[in-house]
Amino acid sequence: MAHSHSNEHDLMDLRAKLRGKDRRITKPREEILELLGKEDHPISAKIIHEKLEGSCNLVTAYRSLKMLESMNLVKRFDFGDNTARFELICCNDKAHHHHLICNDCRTVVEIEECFDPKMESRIAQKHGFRNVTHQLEFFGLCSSCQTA
Amino acid sequence: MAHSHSNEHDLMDLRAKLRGKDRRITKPREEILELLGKEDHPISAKIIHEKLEGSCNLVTAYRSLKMLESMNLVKRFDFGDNTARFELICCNDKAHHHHLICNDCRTVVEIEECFDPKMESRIAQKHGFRNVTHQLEFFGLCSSCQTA
DNA sequence: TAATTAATGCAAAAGACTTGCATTTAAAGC
DNA sequence: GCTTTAAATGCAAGTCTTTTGCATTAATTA
Ligand SMILES: [Mn+2]
Ligand SMILES: [Mn+2]
Ligand SMILES: [Zn+2]
Ligand SMILES: [Zn+2]
Repeated sequence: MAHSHSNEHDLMDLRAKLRGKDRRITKPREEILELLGKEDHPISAKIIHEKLEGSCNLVTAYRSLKMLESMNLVKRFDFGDNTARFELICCNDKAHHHHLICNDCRTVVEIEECFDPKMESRIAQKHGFRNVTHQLEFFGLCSSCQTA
Repeated sequence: MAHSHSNEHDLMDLRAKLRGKDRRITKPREEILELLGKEDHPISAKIIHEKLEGSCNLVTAYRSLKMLESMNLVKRFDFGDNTARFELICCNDKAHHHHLICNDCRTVVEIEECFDPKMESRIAQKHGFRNVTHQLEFFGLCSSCQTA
């Protein structure tokens, strides 16, 4: 998705959202948001904890991510390896997107393309569901891994 | 997907595939295949172990499912709750399909519809990937859970 | 029936994530 | 600033899914 690495302006926005919900702006939370703002692809709680080296406990990372997710500041992705990964939902980025993951080296490519939204509403209507969303990820062999 | 519950014929097929690969047809494996043949939706290793009550150890369920997956007899699905679920790949069913899951009661609906395969090949080509597949699941609120 | 070796089952471990609880700290009021 | 108070943190311990080591069992083949 070629994230235009979130800037100060974005983080201000996020802080405002937090304030408006009786939530506190803590050092760990600021650091998580700042780190996520710099990342190009979803990262796990463990990676966040490692990169934040000392300034954010692993448990705090899990708790913060869950909270940020519930506030729609962060999106959770599942690459099928029992490890949740998270991306910042930036105002200037397209929030909804997908990924292409190499089955071998685990390289991640951001995918902006998506199918016609009519398919989703058709499915929702047909089965009487509301608020239907989807999770879509592509898997394959990247060019490096094809040769090896 | 309205599985046409796999019959004897299917299971014979599966046994043949196993034999051809130096694999043994054991009681737990037969029971897992037979059970999966009766299910309408993907089920977890734990559920398999529970339903097979005594005739298949949980570890054996995990090991068998992994093996069956590697032989393309079974497909793994991920409904975003840290629990892998498996479905039999039946000859007479459409192997490739998706699901619609209620975020509240976890009801599962089989979805046959899929997007234009051209999108997938376009993405593969654009990024130099080969053997690209996808995982797509829909989530929403089923009609019962909307009222509650 | 005996030999071979894949598959099983138990126990233990690994790994992701959660929870309880005492301590710290952000932020609101004075 | 100083005090108050409730949210957030960090540690330890727990849960839950999945994996691994190893001795035992059992499917296949001769
Ligand atoms: Mn992304
Ligand atoms: Mn299905
Ligand atoms: Zn690769
Ligand atoms: Zn429901």
